[in-house]
Amino acid sequence: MTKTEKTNKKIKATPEPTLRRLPRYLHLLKFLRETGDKSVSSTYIAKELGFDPTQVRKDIEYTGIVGRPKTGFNIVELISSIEEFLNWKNITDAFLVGTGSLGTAMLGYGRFKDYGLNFVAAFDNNEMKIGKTIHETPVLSMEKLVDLAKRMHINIGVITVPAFAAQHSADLLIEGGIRAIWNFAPIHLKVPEGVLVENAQLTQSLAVLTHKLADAISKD
Amino acid sequence: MTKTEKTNKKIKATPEPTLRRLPRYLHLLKFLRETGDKSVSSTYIAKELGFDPTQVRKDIEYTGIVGRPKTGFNIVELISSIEEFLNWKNITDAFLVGTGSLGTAMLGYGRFKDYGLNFVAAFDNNEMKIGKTIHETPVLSMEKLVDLAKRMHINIGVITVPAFAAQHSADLLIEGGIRAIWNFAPIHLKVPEGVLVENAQLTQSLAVLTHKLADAISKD
DNA sequence: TCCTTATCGAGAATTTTATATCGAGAAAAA
DNA sequence: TTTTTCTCGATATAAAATTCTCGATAAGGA
Repeated sequence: MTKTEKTNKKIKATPEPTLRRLPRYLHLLKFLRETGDKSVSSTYIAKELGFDPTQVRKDIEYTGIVGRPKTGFNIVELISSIEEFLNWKNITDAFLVGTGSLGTAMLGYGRFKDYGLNFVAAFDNNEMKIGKTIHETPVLSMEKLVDLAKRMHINIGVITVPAFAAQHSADLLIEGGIRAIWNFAPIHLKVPEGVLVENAQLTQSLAVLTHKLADAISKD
Repeated sequence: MTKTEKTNKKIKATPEPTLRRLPRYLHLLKFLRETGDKSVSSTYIAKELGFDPTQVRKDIEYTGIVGRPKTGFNIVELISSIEEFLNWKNITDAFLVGTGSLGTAMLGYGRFKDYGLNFVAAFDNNEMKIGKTIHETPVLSMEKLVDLAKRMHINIGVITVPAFAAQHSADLLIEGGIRAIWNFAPIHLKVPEGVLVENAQLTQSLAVLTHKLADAISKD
């Protein structure tokens, strides 16, 4: 590869493993900020979280910040850089579909604004819930979803309905012009090209745990 | 590497990506079982979930089942094989710490037995909650956690407390002899060697979504 | 001022994970 | 029966992610 070709290389998309680690750095960094520390090294972060220092540096590099030898990274700057990179500084309005126990819990978790998410409305089919509010978020009829999503230019939809209803919920969100879906239903959603789906399925995480545990116990 | 060395290679641990995909196969397979289908090919699974057929076959291989040319895999057998592999057939008793909105939602989700988990008790510091039950699970004082975990030989602890209380909860669970922690608090837990921690942090999943969405929108 | 130490960041090497290729075998069609 | 088609599973290749190596550089002593 010539030098010119090297210069022309397109910017690589951020690896997903990197994206998943960044929030973990962020939590640690916010903790360190409280303690009054001004800077932190990749070595320290790595030891604290059980990663490799080079990996931490490479991850941080994606966010666009530069460190300095001997001292490392400025904590405040690094926090800002990660939040910026994840787009957690621009609070995005979102719809939540399904106000069962998980949906209710999510509406009750007051911190999503720290992660760039703001629930402006929730939707449900249950007549008992429509018209009420859950933790200050109004619950509306599903029939209003498409039109309202269009008018409000909503980009993110969160699906917390049971599996059988998930595809229909997704279809409505997409019809309403949604760009990204955070799916908690244990099912694979079929969506047109251009619509992002992130599956937050707990069972995936649980699978890792139960398998490894069984493995560990079998070795006792 | 000589042939002998090759033969002596130790059995590799299952890759985490594989463990995360297996539950997705399982959900699809259970759906197919309902429709009455008897067998399914890796090609079909792959197309349905957007994976590569070879990858699906490799994943399935880990669970120990063999398919047959032209028809693929027996659905019932495959379901059983995956569940066995993830240890979801042996229901494991678990403690849940923290009965806030998320903890309550989890106790309310009646399906964890399908994933090998059974909540036998929940713990909280809130005097108002102690002594009551949430969806049939008794809520006990944190003071009883260690002793009860020891006596009941509990292996899995689920942490759904706020971040500031998570490490203390983990310490108690570990003192009680727990082997694996499913952590929902946005914090890195420090645990001794041998204790498994699986972070189910929603923020990690959300980071992937918000970053990619911002990226996609910026390209419009 | 010079020396020692800790760290970054670039690039190489390694490991892990994903995808492609292809022979063999089973089912269905001819 | 023979041919065609589809799929598995073994092996090879490619891509992605992680880890190692090392020169450069800033900070804090000696």
